[in-house]
Amino acid sequence: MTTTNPLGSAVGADDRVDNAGSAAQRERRKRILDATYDLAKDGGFDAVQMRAVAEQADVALGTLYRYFPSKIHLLVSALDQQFEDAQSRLQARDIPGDTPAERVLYVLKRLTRGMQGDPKLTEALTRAFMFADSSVASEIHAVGMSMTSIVTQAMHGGAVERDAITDDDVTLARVIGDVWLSALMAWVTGRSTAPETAAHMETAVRLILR
Amino acid sequence: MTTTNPLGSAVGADDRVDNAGSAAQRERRKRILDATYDLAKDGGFDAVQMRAVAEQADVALGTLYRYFPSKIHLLVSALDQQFEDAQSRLQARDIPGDTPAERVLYVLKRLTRGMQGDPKLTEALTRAFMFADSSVASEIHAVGMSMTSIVTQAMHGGAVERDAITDDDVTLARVIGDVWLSALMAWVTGRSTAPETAAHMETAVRLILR
DNA sequence: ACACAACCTAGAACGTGTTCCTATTATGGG
DNA sequence: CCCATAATAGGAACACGTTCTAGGTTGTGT
Repeated sequence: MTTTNPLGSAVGADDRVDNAGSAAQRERRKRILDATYDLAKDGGFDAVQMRAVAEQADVALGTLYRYFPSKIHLLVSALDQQFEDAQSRLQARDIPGDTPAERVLYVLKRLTRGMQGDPKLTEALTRAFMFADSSVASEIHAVGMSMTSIVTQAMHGGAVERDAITDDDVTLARVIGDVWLSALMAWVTGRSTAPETAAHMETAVRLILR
Repeated sequence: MTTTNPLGSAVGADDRVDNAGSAAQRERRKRILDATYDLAKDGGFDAVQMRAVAEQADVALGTLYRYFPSKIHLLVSALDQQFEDAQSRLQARDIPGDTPAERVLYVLKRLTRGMQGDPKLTEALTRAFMFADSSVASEIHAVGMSMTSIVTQAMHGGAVERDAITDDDVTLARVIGDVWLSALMAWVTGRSTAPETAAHMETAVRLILR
């Protein structure tokens, strides 16, 4: 139930893969993820073809599969990285808003706008996340952790020590994350517009953080 | 943005496809869906292979594609049928519970238990639903309607005239549906156990229908 | 009964995710 | 520096979703 990176070290949900391996390997990994973003940004899920990723990243197809055992792993890893980037950007700044609900909404709307600015990329990452099966459990778990962490931080406003976050906070954050994902999915599949997505999220968050 | 059934009539979200076409065509459609259930029940999403479905349903591959334009359409249609069956079964009975939250939880837990009794089938249907893109929007919409309808009925307890259901009810029901789907997905992908799924749903519903 | 359209069957063919194989190239220990 | 091992390149091969083609069958209006 663990995957291995090119160095053969076990990669669990809590490992930071980014720093593993030689410099050349880190660069290969980066090239692969960059190629993935590029292709996804232009053509969405379908355009992220493994042969194309390999070619654009200048690695052999087999090497790509050694780094990411499937297209879904690749895309979910890309999503996770995006979330972690977003999270550290948020950690660095103060979150406006007087109540938890206001702050959470501020953060979620910001994130959502960001993702809606790159619809194809978002479509690719979201659909991969949704399609993932149990073999991608650890990557999915990592994404869930990032998302929960983003929401709990927003609830408390700005950077916060881990101790200040209760189990109840986490529960609330998870429910909010669920709603956010569903709303994002409805938008990605064209069932709802951007304003509807925002409104739905707003309703849900005010309901949950009442 | 509409598909056509074998008779060439437009099939929107509100049509009842089940009754369209000749008797032979209705039987073919049923054989296809039955084969889909069979294969999904045994082997999940991966086992629902179009060639296998066609063979087991005793139709040509091209015919299968005429009835359902993709594997995803096929599986989402199967999911929709399950939901509609569940809904009519619920409509026929009284829902126990003194508060909306109690009744909704009763119904959701019942549904969830039912789906967890057929893990492979649930995996197949849920993953198809999650993976669907905008070309499946109308089928997905139908599923969402069924789900919302199940929840609003539960909120009101038993059968209810359409007028009694307010926009607010629908909003609440949608949020609950979102959470339910996410919880189901977490269970399907092995990220949470059945009791955890139930607990998560319980928390969320009590929070939302407070 | 006939003509015509719609539908169906059987199976080839194609695209893309995935696996596999062989030769070549780093990498690290003696 | 040399060897053993792992990693990579290059590309063939395979699986399954999907499309397409050719010919047979069914149903319908006249």
